[in-house]
Amino acid sequence: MAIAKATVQAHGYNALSFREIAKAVGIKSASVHYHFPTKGDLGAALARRYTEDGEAYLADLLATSNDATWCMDRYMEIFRSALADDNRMCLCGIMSAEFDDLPTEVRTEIDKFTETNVRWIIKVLELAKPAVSALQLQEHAMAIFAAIEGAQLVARGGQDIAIYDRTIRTYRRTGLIP
Amino acid sequence: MAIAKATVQAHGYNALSFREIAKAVGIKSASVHYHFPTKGDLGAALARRYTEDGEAYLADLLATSNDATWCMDRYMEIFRSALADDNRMCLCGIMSAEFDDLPTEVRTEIDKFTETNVRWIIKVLELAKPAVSALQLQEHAMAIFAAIEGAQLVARGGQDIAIYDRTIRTYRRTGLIP
DNA sequence: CTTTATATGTCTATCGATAGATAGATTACA
DNA sequence: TGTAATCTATCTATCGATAGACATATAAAG
Repeated sequence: MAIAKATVQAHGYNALSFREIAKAVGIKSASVHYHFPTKGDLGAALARRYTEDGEAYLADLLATSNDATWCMDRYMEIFRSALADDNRMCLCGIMSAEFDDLPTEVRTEIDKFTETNVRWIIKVLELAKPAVSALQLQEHAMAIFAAIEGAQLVARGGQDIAIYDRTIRTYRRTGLIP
Repeated sequence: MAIAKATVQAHGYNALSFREIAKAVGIKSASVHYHFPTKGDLGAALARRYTEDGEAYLADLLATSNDATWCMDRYMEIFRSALADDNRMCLCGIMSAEFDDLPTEVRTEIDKFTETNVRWIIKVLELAKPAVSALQLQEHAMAIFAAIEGAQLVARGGQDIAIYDRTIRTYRRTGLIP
């Protein structure tokens, strides 16, 4: 699954191949099918684990600090490190681009990833400005999430992590991100 | 090329197939290869035309009005209409996600698309706030571009154009976009 | 303790589909 | 006559998926 995850982050869901995974692990593709009958099963399992791991990491962050800026710094560092790691992308970001080709099981997991992230960002925003309506918080959190995904996407296309850094800096300066 | 463009916007570069294009046009795949010897040639031609058409449209906008807000409204409407049109994405946005699989010719065109868009946004920003350094303008324009691409990406993943609308509204409220 | 049964995981071999690409014949048009 | 465009036919490579054989480990039954 680690290999599959890396493959998707680098080349997308469509490039994920049972044979390639098998070769990298040192077994045959039929054996991979034993564990994940269909490609949809594999993709969904991958996205689920990705979301769960991320959720746990984010929970740790909030348990460590109540400072919104510090939390957001750590959050954006996650997306930055994907770029730093061989120009990779967020697993769910790249899968969103391939949305039309995804089996429904995988689509469901993509949604859950987004929800998980937005829920966490809302908590962080509440630290910074407690007196805002729930609706505005939700919208603001979603906007932050989308903006970061976009920064990662564009920086990846330009093969230049500095684009990501500058863009994040601008998000901060305009007040989009605390 | 219209068919190829629609295919990429919906399914990405990897899903682009000589046979599918040929079938849709009513000819054979070998005939498509006659005009575009390799898939890279086709992809690059596609992205080039996409950029040129977009550039012309944007130039018209600026020729029509000097109001930054109006121009940005029209700009964001372009990305919105892709979503409204069967949940499609910006050609270069979706290609950025597939970056690792793209031939170099295509990558070059992706870069040009981004540059073209950023250049135009800079002009619009200059209408709104003339007294800003060139560097800050550049960064701000890039951030706007990235944020919009991200809004489109996330809205596509959620299969909900309202996500795009809400996100854009938040970008406006925070002052990221004039 | 030994034998039998079941479950797990991997293998070989193969299927049908599809991909990009090419060679060479053929057609249409000016 | 010559060029541009399309055709037929085919190649190699890869894909997801499946069938059925084989090994191994654990559990149940005698």
